[in-house]
Amino acid sequence: MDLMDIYNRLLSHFGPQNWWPAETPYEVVVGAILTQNTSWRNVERAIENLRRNNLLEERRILDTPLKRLRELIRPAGFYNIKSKRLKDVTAYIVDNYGSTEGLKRCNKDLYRLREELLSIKGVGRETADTILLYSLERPIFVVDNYTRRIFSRYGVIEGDLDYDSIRTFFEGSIPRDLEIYKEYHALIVQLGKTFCKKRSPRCEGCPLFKGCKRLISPEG
DNA sequence: GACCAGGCACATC
DNA sequence: GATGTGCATGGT
Repeated sequence: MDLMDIYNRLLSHFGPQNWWPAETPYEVVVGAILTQNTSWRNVERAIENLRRNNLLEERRILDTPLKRLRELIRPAGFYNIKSKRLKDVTAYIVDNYGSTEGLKRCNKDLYRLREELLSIKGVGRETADTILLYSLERPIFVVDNYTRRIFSRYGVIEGDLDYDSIRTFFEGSIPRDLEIYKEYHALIVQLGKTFCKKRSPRCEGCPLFKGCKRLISPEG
């Protein structure tokens, strides 16, 4: 049982997730900021407010007063910092690439782009990688709390590994393939939301891992 | 009422 | 480098 076996199990159980749920590359960026430590349900409300006001476009966000933006994204929580983060990341994209499409088209190295994104305040590793993978379509594996929780509970990884160690572990264990990277992370989130809540000690009820204490033995 | 959700920056040691 | 805290809404 390796990481691809687990992927295949998840895929056959849940089916393709077709992430990220967004209509444009910029909408992915917006969602990536708004969903920081926030349920997607609440992010949807905030994005719907922006959509209704025709604001899901870089320059329109920049033209919107901070105060107004704050009211619109309120359902997503942390609205004071998130409204500023949204403006900051949008300003960076517009100033340097004109638009998210422009950023997507640029031919810079993946890790160079990653460093640029990480230099923006409010963009940490997961947010940067989410943007790289789902908005810019660059092959990088996204790690989140579900990934750490699920795979450490089942003994696949040590619980105290840092973000990039987990990321490179996955990247070294599965094919370097954009669609697999996209789908795998989405499936992990789906599994986490369904069966691996914070408090359930063993992903109780999880049909895939039933009876498994350890998915991958320490020897490999 | 407590706990949680598709994190991050910053302070402190 | 590890650990702790503030940020805030809406669902269970």
